[in-house]
Amino acid sequence: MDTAVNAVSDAGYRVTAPRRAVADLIASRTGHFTSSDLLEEARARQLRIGRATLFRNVELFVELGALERLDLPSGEHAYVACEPEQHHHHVVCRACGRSAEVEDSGLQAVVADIAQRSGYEINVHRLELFGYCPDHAGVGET
Amino acid sequence: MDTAVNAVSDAGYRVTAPRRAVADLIASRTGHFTSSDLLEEARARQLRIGRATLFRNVELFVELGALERLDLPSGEHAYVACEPEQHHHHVVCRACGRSAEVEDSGLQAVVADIAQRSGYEINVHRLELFGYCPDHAGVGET
DNA sequence: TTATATGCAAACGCTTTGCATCACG
DNA sequence: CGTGATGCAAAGCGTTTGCATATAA
Repeated sequence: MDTAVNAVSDAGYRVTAPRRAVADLIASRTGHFTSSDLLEEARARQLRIGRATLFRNVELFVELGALERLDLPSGEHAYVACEPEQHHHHVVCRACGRSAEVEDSGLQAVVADIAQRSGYEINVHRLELFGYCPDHAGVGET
Repeated sequence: MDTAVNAVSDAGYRVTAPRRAVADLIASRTGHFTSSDLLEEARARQLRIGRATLFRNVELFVELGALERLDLPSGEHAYVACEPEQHHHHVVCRACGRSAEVEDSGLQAVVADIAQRSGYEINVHRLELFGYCPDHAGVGET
């Protein structure tokens, strides 16, 4: 049921109360969020989680692949929950922050092409897509 | 010659001494750098540039397209100088920070495909590529 | 001449760290 | 039990802001 918590124990980390609490906070989020957002909500919910612990656990979940860091166009670091499956990317709604996971669909080929042209040996790529989800289509027309 | 400075005046901003100094700092860089790197170098060179002014001008150059912000895998915000031409992306060397500009080469099609599959209306995309430049090929083999 | 840009210093917000204590396994 | 995890508080670091002054156009 709680895949994030399973991932924690599978990886040999202890399943602690604060850890569960952070997992819950993450699971209850719909769009993207910053660590500070989580901290604020933890406080609002009167959860007993220290600042440092929250940051440390967010980092842990990223490491486990349950969370992915986004770099918003504004420069902020945000996170979105995701299935710890294979490599993928996210499309993020600029209106509500909701995101969808997408597979590579041809990106590998583009990257390979770029590698060849540039002479670089490319081993990490990140594609971030921003726009509007079906519920907010057309909101930002210029 | 100094395209960045031209861009400044073309855009209706004043060409001031600090502005020129920042342009020079940027031009003398090979790899990517953070605002703090520039600040440090400005001080080392005994340039009379205030912290705020430097940050304000880095932001200005980004706005003018003479600089592009990278979000390094580490989470740091770095910048690379680039030609204020059309839309492009960067391949960044993980060893020396040097970067090359690359065109879309098929990425548009991939993005369009993703848009269709996800139902999102995508209007901003960012592709960041990390690896090793020809001079550092093979350095990071795992 | 006058709006724009600068410099300074202080404030800010996010994140990390040191260290004593706690509790999962 | 013993080590990994926590909480606290303080420090760190990059970045921004308010405001009086200087200067490009």
